[in-house]
Amino acid sequence: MGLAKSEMFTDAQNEIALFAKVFGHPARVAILQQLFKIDACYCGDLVSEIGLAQPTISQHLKELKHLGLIKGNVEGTSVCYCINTENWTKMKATMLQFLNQDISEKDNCC
Amino acid sequence: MGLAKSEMFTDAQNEIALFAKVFGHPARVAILQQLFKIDACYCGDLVSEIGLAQPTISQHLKELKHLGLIKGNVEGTSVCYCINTENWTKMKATMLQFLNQDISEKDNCC
DNA sequence: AACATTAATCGTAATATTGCAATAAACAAA
DNA sequence: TTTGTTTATTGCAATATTACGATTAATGTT
Repeated sequence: MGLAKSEMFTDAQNEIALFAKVFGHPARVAILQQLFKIDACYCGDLVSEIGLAQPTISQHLKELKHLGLIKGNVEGTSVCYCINTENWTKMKATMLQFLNQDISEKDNCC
Repeated sequence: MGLAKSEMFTDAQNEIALFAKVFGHPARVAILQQLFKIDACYCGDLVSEIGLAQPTISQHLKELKHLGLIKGNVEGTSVCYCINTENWTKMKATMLQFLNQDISEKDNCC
């Protein structure tokens, strides 16, 4: 069926999965890296930087924006995108907590 | 077409995306959390802990194992799974580098 | 050997994601 | 207003993911 029964999991687990999922495509990783690199970026710049069609980039940007990790500012006909630093920090805290789960000192694992 | 042209992206970008993708499902997040929590865990324990069918859990375990994040040890008829701490640490370094990208101090963003 | 237990694999249905051509929308400039 | 520029949206086709019943495989138990 492929139905993700999100009620089965905790809010925290679903949140981690949602953030991770958006990083689960190299195009979105590339977009975010580019936004970090140049501070502010027009959609068209990303289209030429990354080798994907404009609607595809636009779609990826939409997902990133929907999760709040980036924001877009309309400037005339073009749109300037940048990292939403506040939300990025919040997301980072969530992900770090997951990644830094402590491994028990006793190495009694199978 | 939905074809991920991984040649378009750097190895680093593809690696980040691969790790992130495996965290992009709450069931796998839950499995990993459980493995961290109890240090060693039989497949059957995960099936009863998480509310998914045995083949489904087995499939998720396979993905985690394929990426090297967990290892499984056969013990009689059952299989004991645990975190591969060495690879987890390596993965963490990769992901931290991505998450900790520095945000330029000058807030000249759009 | 016969049976029980546990996990992996196979096959398949349902759903989600990805990519892009075509088009629309929003705005600026002539 | 017409034209050009830039981005968003729509509508698909291709592919990938998820879930699970049925089965198989491997091992232990009687």
